[in-house]
Amino acid sequence: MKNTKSTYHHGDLKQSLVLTATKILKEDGVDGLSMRKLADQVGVSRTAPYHHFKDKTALLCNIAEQGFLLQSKNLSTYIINPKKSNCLTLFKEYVYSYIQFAEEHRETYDLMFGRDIWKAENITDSLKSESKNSFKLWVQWVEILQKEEVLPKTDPPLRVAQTTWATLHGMCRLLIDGIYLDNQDLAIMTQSAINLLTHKNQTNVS
Amino acid sequence: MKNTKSTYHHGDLKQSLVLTATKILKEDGVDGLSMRKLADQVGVSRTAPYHHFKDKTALLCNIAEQGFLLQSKNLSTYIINPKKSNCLTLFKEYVYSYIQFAEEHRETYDLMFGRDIWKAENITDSLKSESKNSFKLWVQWVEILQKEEVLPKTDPPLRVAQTTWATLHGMCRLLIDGIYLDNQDLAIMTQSAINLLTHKNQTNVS
DNA sequence: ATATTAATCTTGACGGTGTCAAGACTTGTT
DNA sequence: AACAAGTCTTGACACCGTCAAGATTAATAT
Repeated sequence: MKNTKSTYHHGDLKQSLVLTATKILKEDGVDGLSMRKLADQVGVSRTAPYHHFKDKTALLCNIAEQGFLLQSKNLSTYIINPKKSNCLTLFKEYVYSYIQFAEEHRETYDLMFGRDIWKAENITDSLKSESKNSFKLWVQWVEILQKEEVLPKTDPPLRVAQTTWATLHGMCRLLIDGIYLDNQDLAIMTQSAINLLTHKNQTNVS
Repeated sequence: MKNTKSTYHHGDLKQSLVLTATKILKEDGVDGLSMRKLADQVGVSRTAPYHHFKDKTALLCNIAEQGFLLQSKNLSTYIINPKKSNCLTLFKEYVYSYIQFAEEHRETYDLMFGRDIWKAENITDSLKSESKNSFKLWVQWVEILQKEEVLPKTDPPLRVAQTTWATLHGMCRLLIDGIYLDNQDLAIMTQSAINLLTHKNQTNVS
């Protein structure tokens, strides 16, 4: 950027692309995001993005990856548990935070676990490893929760992690796919899900 | 082309379209199904299908609707329970059948609950009502299962129906989206999910 | 400072998509 | 036999992802 406002080189297109892509994603959904529209909105020619992302899926993978990073980060705080808080309440908190994340970043969540990415063979290696890592953390915490008698010990941590997470994931999908929308419904459902998972059906810990 | 075998009129295009559409769906997935390709495969011009289905989504809705019909039919047999079988084993059976359905008809299942249909405004009224009906049946059965002490009574039938179904749905999504693939894993997970839902974690009923 | 290489961005093009509009053909009804 | 309704076709439009080849700029080596 020396003179004559020669904007031939954008500066940092890559980040700009990711940023406005997530913006478009939020506004118009996945189907509303096209490479051409994105390029146009960033103020660059149609094929410019392809110098920074091999594919459209490569772009989406990048966004999804950030989602997994956020999730991992969140999970870590719960695993470390510096305040040695009560595990049950901690678990409740986590469930709420998980669902809230899905609600706030629906489109990102959709990318993280949706067909768009996972069905494609183009899927980025870094996304794969990042998602794996995130799940590993979850299993790790489930193991703790089992020891603390918050989650059932019927099955090994891996299995319980899979099934309990399936419950959370299923709820998020219902929410995102618009099969249940009401937010008040969601709050009650979340509590109901916690009851189901923690087996605290008899003793109703407030 | 007014020769004797004038195939100008196809005969029953509508059904042919649905049939080959489901075939393509099974072979190439949702993204592999285009109206043009479909028309071509049926041996008809590109826009012919539009005289039988307003939209592409109208076609997809039709297919999804059949899925819901199948599901409702399956559910009914469990609710009626003519043999007065043990409710717990019956529930186990149902869980297996539900997941098996999703596995066998992945693409249909994907349509039934996926973004393709539910995010669109085009969604057919008959699909909406049919899916609603299917869920109603599920709630109905959950109420029975609660009375029979198979499912927990912590929350009213509607809530328990939502959360337990979320678990099943979540597992199916993991399976379909290819996040867990191994079929042996699936069998174990299914059992594990049943443990989780029925609260029969202590007494391991074979 | 200049020449060369690498990075970045552009236009052009290809084959694909959903679907609207207008017309051609066939069937059913009066 | 005439007409209306149903069915199918061609043509066209506006999108889409992305490849190839060329233009422009920045970075690097001399």
